[in-house]
Amino acid sequence: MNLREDWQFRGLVHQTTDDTVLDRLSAGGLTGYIGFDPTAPSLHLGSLMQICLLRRLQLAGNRPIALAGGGTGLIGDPSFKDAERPLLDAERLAANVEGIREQLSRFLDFSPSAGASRALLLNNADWLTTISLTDFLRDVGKHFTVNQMIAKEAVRSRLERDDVGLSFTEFSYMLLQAYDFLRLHQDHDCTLQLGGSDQWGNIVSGVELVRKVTGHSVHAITSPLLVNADGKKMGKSEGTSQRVWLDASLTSPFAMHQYLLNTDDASTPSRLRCFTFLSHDEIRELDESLVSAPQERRAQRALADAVVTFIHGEEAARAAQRAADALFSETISDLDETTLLAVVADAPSSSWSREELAHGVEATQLLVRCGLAKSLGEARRFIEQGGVYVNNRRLEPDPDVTIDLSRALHDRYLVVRRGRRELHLVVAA
RNA sequence: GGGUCGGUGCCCGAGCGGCCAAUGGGAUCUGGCUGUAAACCAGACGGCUUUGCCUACGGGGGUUCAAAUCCCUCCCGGCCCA
Repeated sequence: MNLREDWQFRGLVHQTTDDTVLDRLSAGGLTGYIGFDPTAPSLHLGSLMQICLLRRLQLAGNRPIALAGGGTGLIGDPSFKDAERPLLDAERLAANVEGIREQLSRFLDFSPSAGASRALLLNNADWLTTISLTDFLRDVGKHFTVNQMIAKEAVRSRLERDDVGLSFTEFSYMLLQAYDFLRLHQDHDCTLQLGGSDQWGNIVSGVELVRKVTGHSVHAITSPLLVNADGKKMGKSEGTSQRVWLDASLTSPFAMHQYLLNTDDASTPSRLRCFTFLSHDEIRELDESLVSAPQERRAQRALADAVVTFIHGEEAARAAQRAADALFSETISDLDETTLLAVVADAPSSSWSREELAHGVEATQLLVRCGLAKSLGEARRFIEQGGVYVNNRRLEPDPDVTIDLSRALHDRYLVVRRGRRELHLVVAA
């Protein structure tokens, strides 16, 4: 099984500048890079494709470079964005870059024993913030015509719209990314850039720059953008429509596991291919299970287990499974205290005074203070709509109900749930 | 700098002096059916001490019994001109 066959099976390739680059990657010994935007202090599931690509590259004997966009982040990529984005300040950006570096370092092999395929982690702030403006315009800008630049699909909608514009700052972004490729080529012999299909324009700008400056031909591979069945980019969690972060303190392993477990049937085969390292046979078998026994959701389970294991480790994946089993099977009141705590370990929790709880707390108050409702009005609605559960038992739809210790498990715990999957653990101190 | 059009709730977008917490669509949320999916159906969707009150229609000021709606001014954006 070589890389070309594997990537084709998995559907990882959308476009290439030169199809034969896949054969050279299969042979190993190439250096390829992917850039990561430091728009937040953590990467999220939307970047998982890219992370996996670098890893696949490395597993096939090539050298991966993960490039943190500490410099490009100062500008902001306008590609396919429908509005100008607010600039991040340098401090926040530096913190974000640090967070991302730390995460990337976990997914690739940076040890000397990796030899020629030892991974590299760089930050483009190192060269983008030090080059002088005039040097940049003479050495980089001179190689581009505005005519080509405005023809790019990625910025076209912004140029055509009559309600928003495109600032020169964002417009310049593609030159910075092109310069990255040039530097990586010159300094690290990098001859390949990968990215999502929305990056095609930026990447080929780099390919052209390298050719014009050095005469060398370097290459681009883009991967398809994965969207959910509803057509939106994936990676936003159900409950809060927040992103699903890779940082366990931002998105618990349990929440991530749940997110993946809820992947719709139609999207599951492509997710298994892009986000896991399961064998082709295993994947085909899981495809089959989606048809023969969809209600078992074996494919979704395999996906969730594989991804959570990859990102948070086996123990976290197992814990997430256990928690899900208990929480959705209504056996929660039978659990002993230790198991109960293990099961809800991932959920947010709060400590309450025993006297207050013994006296009884209005359910609406409880929901707001647990963060499960934004206002008393919203809490009232949830209760009236029958969307609130205590210890997995639905609360009667009366907005005036009070909760007291008589409902508590082990005389201390109240597992409060809103809707299908928003949880909070109340502990009587 | 000049001209012109515009800034409405999470987003898009109606409203253009009282009947407006503001039509409609999308997103989101809850429930139902299922498989903790998808699709579909129903409901909700500023806040509160909820037959009412408060806060909101870019910011500030004004006219009026009454303003998202009129006037002044400032800020921000698009387009055209210089």
